[in-house]
Amino acid sequence: MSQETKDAVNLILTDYLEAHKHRKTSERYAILNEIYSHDGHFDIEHLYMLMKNKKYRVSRATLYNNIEILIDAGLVIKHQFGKNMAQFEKAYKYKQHDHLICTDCEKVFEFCDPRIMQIQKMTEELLDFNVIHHSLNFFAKCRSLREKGHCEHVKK
Amino acid sequence: MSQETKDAVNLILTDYLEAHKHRKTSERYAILNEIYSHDGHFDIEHLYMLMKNKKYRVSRATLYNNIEILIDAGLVIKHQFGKNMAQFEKAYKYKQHDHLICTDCEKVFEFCDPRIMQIQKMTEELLDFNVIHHSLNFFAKCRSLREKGHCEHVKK
DNA sequence: ATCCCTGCAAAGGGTTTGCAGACGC
DNA sequence: GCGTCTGCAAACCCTTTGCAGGGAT
Repeated sequence: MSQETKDAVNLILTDYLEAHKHRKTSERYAILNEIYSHDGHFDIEHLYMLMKNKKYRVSRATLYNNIEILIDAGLVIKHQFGKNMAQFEKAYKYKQHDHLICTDCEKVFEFCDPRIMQIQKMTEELLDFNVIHHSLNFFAKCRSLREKGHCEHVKK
Repeated sequence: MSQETKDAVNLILTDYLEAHKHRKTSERYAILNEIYSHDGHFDIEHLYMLMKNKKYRVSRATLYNNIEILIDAGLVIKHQFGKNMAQFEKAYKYKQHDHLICTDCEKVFEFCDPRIMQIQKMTEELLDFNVIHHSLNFFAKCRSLREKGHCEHVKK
């Protein structure tokens, strides 16, 4: 992740905290920067281990509290792939996309289809709602499993 | 729900249980029939209260165990609308549809769009997966809230 | 100096598990 | 009668909450 992006998201966080009269604590910036130092999806436990391994003193409660702020600031997106399968990912400059979850190894893949926005627009009119966000997930088995008898992706 | 449908799903369950060498217990049929006696979505607690109110002696553990069987038999579908928002619904003879969830009152609405199957088909080819099932949810605010200052749907 | 935010540990809530008894086969 | 299924309650796991101390304003 480029330095410009990190600078940008730090600025966004600062603006958000000031606008909402929240304190600019070092933990909040540390969490944001940890998140923007990695690619792909993560859960709270994963993030907690990453920061703990760097000897950073942080608690799970603080992660849970502040991930909410980052979501509200538009810097992080939350996905609920199933019960006890909540995962997060960076939101800044990230193109809208949806997910396919391998039911064998639980690995997450991304795809993009403009038609989903058309469906959303039509549904809004049909039901008289304003859609805030959507979630489209495909739960699937990779074809290598059927052909070779094993899932090609690494078991996490 | 018509008697023919109830007969049909009971028969499907019997076939499933025999095929999988599972016992045909009275609880399994009681749960299935309770589910097919109501419309709309439900969670385990809701189902538990319905059966308890009829003085039916059943435990939550049995409901959790057997809902899995009903899902596997294709008689029930499970939706995870969020953490601690697992809901189920009848699957037999139910047209494929997706959901819009009101973020104010959490009421669930259904809609249908054939384009979702086209997206699924294309994604399968693109990523080389076979999709087992999908979930598309729109989280939205009803427009009456914006216009009249309150959500039109009953708070559950 | 105020009081919001933090780390820690305990509580919470839906789901799963362990176990002794019941019942389908 | 054997082995699975059941009801009950405890355990489980992720998340939230309570609390006393610490740091931002």
